[in-house]
Amino acid sequence: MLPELRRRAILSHLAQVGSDTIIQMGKRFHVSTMTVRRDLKILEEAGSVTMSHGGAIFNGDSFQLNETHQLERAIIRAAEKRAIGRYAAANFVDDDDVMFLDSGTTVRAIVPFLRGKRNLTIASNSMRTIDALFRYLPDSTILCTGGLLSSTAQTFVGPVAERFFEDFFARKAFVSGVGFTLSAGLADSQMLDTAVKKSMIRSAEATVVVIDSSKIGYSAMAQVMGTQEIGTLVTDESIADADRRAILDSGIDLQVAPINAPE
Amino acid sequence: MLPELRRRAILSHLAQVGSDTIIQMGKRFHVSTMTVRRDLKILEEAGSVTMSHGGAIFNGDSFQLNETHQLERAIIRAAEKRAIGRYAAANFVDDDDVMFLDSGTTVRAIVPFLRGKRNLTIASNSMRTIDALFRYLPDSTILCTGGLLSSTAQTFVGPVAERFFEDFFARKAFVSGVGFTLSAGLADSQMLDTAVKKSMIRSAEATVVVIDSSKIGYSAMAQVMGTQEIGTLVTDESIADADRRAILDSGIDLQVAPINAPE
DNA sequence: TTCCTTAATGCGATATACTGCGAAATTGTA
DNA sequence: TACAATTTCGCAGTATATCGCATTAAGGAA
Repeated sequence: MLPELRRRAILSHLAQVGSDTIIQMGKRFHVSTMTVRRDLKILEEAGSVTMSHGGAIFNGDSFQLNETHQLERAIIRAAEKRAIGRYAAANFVDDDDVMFLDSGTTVRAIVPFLRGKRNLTIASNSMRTIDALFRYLPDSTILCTGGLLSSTAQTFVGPVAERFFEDFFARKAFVSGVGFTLSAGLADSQMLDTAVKKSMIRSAEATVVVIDSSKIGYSAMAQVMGTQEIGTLVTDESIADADRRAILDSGIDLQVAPINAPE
Repeated sequence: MLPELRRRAILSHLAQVGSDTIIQMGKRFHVSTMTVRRDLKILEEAGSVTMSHGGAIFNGDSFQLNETHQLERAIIRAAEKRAIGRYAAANFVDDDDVMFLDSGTTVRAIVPFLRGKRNLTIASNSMRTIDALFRYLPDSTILCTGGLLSSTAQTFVGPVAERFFEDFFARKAFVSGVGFTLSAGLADSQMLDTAVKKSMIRSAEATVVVIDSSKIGYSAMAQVMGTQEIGTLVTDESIADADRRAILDSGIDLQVAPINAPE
């Protein structure tokens, strides 16, 4: 069984039964407790489960959705997203930073790695990211843009969300999307969400695009920002060499996060 | 049972019954008093409960009032709040309504009973209320005020939240508090949250105060609205006869929700 | 194919966490 | 004050977590 498939199976199992012990799940999936432990850690960092002494609990109460669709998306490319999150947190976030986080799961992967930073001020338009911030960084300053709740991805959109960025400014914005090409730039699929991202980018001194390598080369309906506007782009090391060279040639500061880096 | 699950079960138990002794909870959850004690200490450090000699009290949405025998007074009243929620939804919410919900648990109790209504537009500054709205009413229009996340009650406060109500208006606002007296009106304990409630009230054509009867007669630091501003007040039938008469005499439209009503 | 690199897994030693018992100190109450 | 109950504390036993390391499996390149 492929590791990623097993992780999905574990998440699905936990979603059904609510919680289970590590030993039980080891028997159920025919792997050692050590492997279950590592899988659960990945799922925990993705925000899907909460680990407890001896087992794990499905995060269904707070902000898990009725759509299994997103449940699976949360762990698609989990290792890559974690790598990007770790790298972005380590290299682009300092103590006392003020920053915006957009609504993507890749951006949310940054949150667990912000734990060591002090006195952060973070604003987001994603309910799930705000939930993650609240759980991982209870002592930091957390702001929500407000707005109309878009049920597909649990993000706040519309004029209220956009107006938030008329009054608030940050040193950095971390944004993601569903695709990136050199010709079309960073692309997203939801118009309303794209508008919020644009406002966010306008109110940030610098924008860091975080996007896993599988999305490079794919375009989508709405453009978030053009290639020439992108200063820094963080992806994972599964990026194709041709893409890597092309992006570097275009003048973008391409940063490649190592997938297996020491904590 | 996982330790974390047991802690949640204890918290949930306390939320339902208000308070309980350590010995009782040890029997209920089949662990020693020592373990219950340690669990309660964790919950207390998280701000969820208050330990007292021999037991613990649930920290509802309210401050601890300076009462001599805290154990005897149940702070949280789940049955009463459900009754109030059902009554308020049935009598004060119509199809196509536009309304504000504040951050209290009594207000949140309205949400499950809104299921039958069609085409609602609802705004709130409470993360937990928005979550409840999302789960119970996925087809309604849900708005979040945004703002600074206040970690104590997971509500959004501050100028961002208050400014939301400069642009949005509703037919009704449902607000609650930690205490109500005829002399001081509706009272709350958190200044920041109180300011949001005031903005909310100003932008609503009518305000319905929902407050369980145990809070009547108690005051607190901050005034949300004066007695003369209150049009309608919904409480449960455990209200004392003297209070009932006094409130009616003051001109308030007092509505008493039956605790055991058919669904 | 064969070799090489890297990811994934499992094992064992040590560290840490959880739990329950009992003695002593403290608190609440008559 | 005296009594009963509760709390605190140290302790030990057990279970679980963490870490380094060896082994296995998988994917590429010559």
